[in-house]
Amino acid sequence: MMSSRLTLVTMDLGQTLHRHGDVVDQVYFVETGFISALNVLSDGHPIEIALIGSEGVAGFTVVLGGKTAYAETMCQTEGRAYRMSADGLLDAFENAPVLRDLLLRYALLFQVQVSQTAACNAHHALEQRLARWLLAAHDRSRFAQLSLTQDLIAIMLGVRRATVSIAASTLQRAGVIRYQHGKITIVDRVGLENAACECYEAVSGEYRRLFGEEPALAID
Amino acid sequence: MMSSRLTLVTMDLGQTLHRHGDVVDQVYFVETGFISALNVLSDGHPIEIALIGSEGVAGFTVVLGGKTAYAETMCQTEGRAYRMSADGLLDAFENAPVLRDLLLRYALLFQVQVSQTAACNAHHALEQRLARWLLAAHDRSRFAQLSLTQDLIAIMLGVRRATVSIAASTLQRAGVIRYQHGKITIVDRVGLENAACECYEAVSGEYRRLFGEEPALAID
DNA sequence: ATAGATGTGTTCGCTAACGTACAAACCTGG
DNA sequence: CCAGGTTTGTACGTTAGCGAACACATCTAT
Repeated sequence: MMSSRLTLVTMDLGQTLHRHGDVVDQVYFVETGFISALNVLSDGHPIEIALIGSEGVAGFTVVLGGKTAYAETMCQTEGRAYRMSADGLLDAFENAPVLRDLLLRYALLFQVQVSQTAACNAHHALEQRLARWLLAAHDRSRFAQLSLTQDLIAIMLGVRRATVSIAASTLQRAGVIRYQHGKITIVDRVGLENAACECYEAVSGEYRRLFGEEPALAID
Repeated sequence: MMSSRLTLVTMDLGQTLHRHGDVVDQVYFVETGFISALNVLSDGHPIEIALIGSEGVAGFTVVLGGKTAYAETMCQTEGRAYRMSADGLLDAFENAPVLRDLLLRYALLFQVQVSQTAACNAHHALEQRLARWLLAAHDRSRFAQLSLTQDLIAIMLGVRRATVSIAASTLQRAGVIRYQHGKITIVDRVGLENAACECYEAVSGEYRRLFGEEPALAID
């Protein structure tokens, strides 16, 4: 069906795919890399509400009836995605029951992520939140080394860079990560899991429940 | 269709409709009163992620493919709701396109609420959050007086009761609300709107966008 | 090799909210 | 109308994270 054709596109670091309020006319099935979904407050402060990797679709809210984007989506890594027109997705949603069910289940997983983030923002210390975030990013990137500045992470988590710096130093001193000028390496995955709050496990457990017990990759 | 029959039931204050992890076999179309959707952390601390009033359905996540409840739902007021079996809802979802679209749009509105709450928890001061919450509760209750203890509100907002007490005193001294032993009266609705963070308006704006410009009642 | 840009570590004082605790006010039932 | 439970006000010291600022480290381009 012509309208539901997929085009493989490259995503650049920092590229915004959907802006708040704009009409969503393209959606992106992530292949490699990952995307942040952000809620932007009126003072311009963005805060991350969920991560989207190869398990998900940036712009899926069109199938729920949202013509315009509420959350912004922004690439956090270079990567590739299959782009499809929003009309094409709606078409597939109507006519391909299997895809429809997958999209609905993904909408639920997304909601769980956002919900857990709301709880996490209210209750958990930054060091745990940072560990959670790194795990989620690691799951969605096939590499142990990520190109991420503390500045960027601070924006995602809605805190000051200085606060991230302190928490990251602690994790580094504990030997679970290593930091070098915009590149962060996960040294001890298990140690990182222990440093994270329950939110990581809560979301990845829900992922397994919704999408099967033997996932290709764990997902927070 | 027999399976999608609606039964009018009364909801009691404090009644839990869905517990985390339990199978959802009934859903509730709220008629009067309102319900909190809560994310419960493993240490037992609940935190509210959204309010559900007559605009919504407690348990709607079944249509997204969630057999068990992730969020808990709990009645915050006495009220009435039309109960339907989850199977009945799924049936209607499949066979009644208009209802299906409504449910999907509601799922989107719910997501917006949760997303805004995540941002709000990260960035806004308690006094603003309290004002937002009271507005949302007021919208969903036809009464200016609500039966709510500070203790309950504190749990919903994920803070200490003492913190709520201070913020509520400030609002009371400013003449926008009045408090008397478990009953809170909205005295100055506009004043309360001014005291609230942008999140109230962000969500109610999205409600209008999704469900029409002349709503029966404003919704946060 | 070096200058400029980018990224990180750390300091200062400050504030909102924390945990704990206790007293006062208020309702309700006997 | 009084006793006991419920609800609210407020106090104490503590703490995580804030805003601003600055020094230092590390990359990159010329």
